[in-house]
Amino acid sequence: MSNLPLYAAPASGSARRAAESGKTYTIADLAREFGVSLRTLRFYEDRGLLSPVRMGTRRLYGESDRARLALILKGKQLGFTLTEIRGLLEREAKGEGAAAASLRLSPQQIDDQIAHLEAQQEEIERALAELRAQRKAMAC
Amino acid sequence: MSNLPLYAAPASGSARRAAESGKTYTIADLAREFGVSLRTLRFYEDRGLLSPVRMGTRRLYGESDRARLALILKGKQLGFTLTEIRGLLEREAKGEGAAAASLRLSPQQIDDQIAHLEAQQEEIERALAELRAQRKAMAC
DNA sequence: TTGCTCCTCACGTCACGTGAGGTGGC
DNA sequence: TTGCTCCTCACGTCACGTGAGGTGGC
Repeated sequence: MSNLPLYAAPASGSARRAAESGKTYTIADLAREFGVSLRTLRFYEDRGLLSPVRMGTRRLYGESDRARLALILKGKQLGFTLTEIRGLLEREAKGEGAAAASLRLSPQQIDDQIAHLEAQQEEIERALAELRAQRKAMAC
Repeated sequence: MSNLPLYAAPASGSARRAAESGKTYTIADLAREFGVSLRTLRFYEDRGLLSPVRMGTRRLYGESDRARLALILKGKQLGFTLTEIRGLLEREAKGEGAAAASLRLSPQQIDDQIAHLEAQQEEIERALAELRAQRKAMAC
């Protein structure tokens, strides 16, 4: 897919970081792979969650950017806000050179998030109970 | 609580609608009673959900406004957006003179909303499952 | 020249929160 | 004069969607 002659001059100039592991991705590549919009990827960059290198004006994402995106989306799926996710990613980056495969949540963070989601779940449960009751009352 | 001498001139001038059933409420009265902010009540008015009469610049809510607010908050609790709620209230108002005690949802609307909430519930359930699994893996 | 991909503003959406600065009547 | 309640802008938050208008290289 991304068969642009980009590695013509590897590790040269501003393409250093993109060439870290050879493979690079365009914004459309990542958007397709992860099922998000281009706007979303630009927005995450604006929020400081991603920082692809530039090829002229074009964005070039490397393997570490791709790994970070996977973590961001996992964080979202777990119900964290982008601000929270940025904090988690920063701790991640500080810990080690290589990108971690998952967000390293502390027991406290996990418990807090579980409590948060359980509260939401109860609200939804109450709404569902009322709707189902109304539905039954109409069935007669 | 709202012991202002407002009924000094009942059903006169622009206070007609407020005097519909005698009782009137200030914005603070309703905010306290329903546990919402003043900003929220002004926002609902801006969105066309409420339309209190004015006493000078001050807002005066009548019984029907209070009843509408109760319906709005019930709609929110059931997971409807304000736009959807406005639609429901408009149908409500068209049907009869007196305010209904509950939103008259059609079977279709109920089923749609149930499906909507169940989808949300599943997302939360998946997140909770993963968090609980991570939590267990740490406990050892 | 046309098409395609990508770009940067910048306003819109949702449901409000949060000041700033001002008013009316006790 | 001080306090209290209420008011109107109007910008901020959250996570983007949605054009508008323009660029680069096949």
